[in-house]
Amino acid sequence: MSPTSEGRSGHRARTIYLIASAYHALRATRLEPALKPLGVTPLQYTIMTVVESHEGLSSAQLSRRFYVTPQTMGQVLAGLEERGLLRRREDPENRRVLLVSLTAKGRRLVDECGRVIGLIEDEIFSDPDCAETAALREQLQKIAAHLRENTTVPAELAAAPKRRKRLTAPT
Amino acid sequence: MSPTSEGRSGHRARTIYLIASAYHALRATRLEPALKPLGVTPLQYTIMTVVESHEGLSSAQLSRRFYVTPQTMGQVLAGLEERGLLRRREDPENRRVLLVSLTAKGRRLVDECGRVIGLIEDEIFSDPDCAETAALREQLQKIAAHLRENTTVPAELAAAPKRRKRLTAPT
DNA sequence: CATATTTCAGACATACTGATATAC
DNA sequence: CGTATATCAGTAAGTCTGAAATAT
Repeated sequence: MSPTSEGRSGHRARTIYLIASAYHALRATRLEPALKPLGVTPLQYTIMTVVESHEGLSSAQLSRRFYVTPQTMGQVLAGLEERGLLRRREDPENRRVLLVSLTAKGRRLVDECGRVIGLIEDEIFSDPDCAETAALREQLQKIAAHLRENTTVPAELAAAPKRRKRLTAPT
Repeated sequence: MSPTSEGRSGHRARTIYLIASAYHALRATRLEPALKPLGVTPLQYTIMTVVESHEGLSSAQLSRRFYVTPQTMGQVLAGLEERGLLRRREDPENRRVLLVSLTAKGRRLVDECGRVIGLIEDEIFSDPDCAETAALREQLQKIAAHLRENTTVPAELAAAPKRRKRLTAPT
């Protein structure tokens, strides 16, 4: 998913397709190559930034936020903990949840990654063609908000008679 | 990669982050659930749409367009061919390349997927908050174009002394 | 008892690297 | 000979499902 952003010429590409296209180009040509030398994947980095901004989330909450299963998030966090980038501690108020927070080492790594990603963002948006971002940002936020809040899917797709397995959550 | 589109409140999220966020929410809450019953992944579907619009591409060209290795693209195409969705034929002008094209069955499946994805797009953009798309579309196209054309990366990242392994290509 | 969080274990799908054959 | 395409084989990383232990 992410070929030349135009499908057939003269054929209006789906907006959904344009979002996917831009994302994949970004990930493959910039994000992964830049983060690899620092030893983190885009997912790991983003998790750490969220943990940094929201000290004390649980693994389960993070799994919903990132659309992965609890088991997957548990593994990712275990890996990061093993590398000394974050720690998990029992919530004194609810002993079945583990609250996640960054270590000093984790914060240093997040800062370093953020610096590198800042360079990429500068590189892209210093291109005059790409300079204007206000409308783009606003629109992307609205779309993401819509997707999060409106779990309802076109009738035709809402088959699943038994309880739907949802990776997304109301959190 | 794709938590709530806002990082720390009062902290301006990266535009890169907003793109990734919107994409992941889209994929996890809409695209994958909608395409799964039809038996295709988002990647497989998108490959087929590109093959449909550009009859006669080779596996190698497709691999560059989608930022995957030639081996990976070969596998994906082999799977689709086995299912009777596309076929590969030797290029009469260059016997080492295999030209890819959809079968009638493949076109039917692409149409069906396109219909479903059309419903999703309608659902999203019929939300008044998301309705305005012209600026978004234009900006996303410019960003994707920039990423494709400008392989140059900030000096600091352009380390790699030996020939860089590039999944992306000038095609 | 029903639900939520976490973890262990195993399976699967994906995409990679390396090596090889062929064509240009 | 050097480059490009395709394919075979093996490996690694990622995410899933299922089952179980613990806490509310």
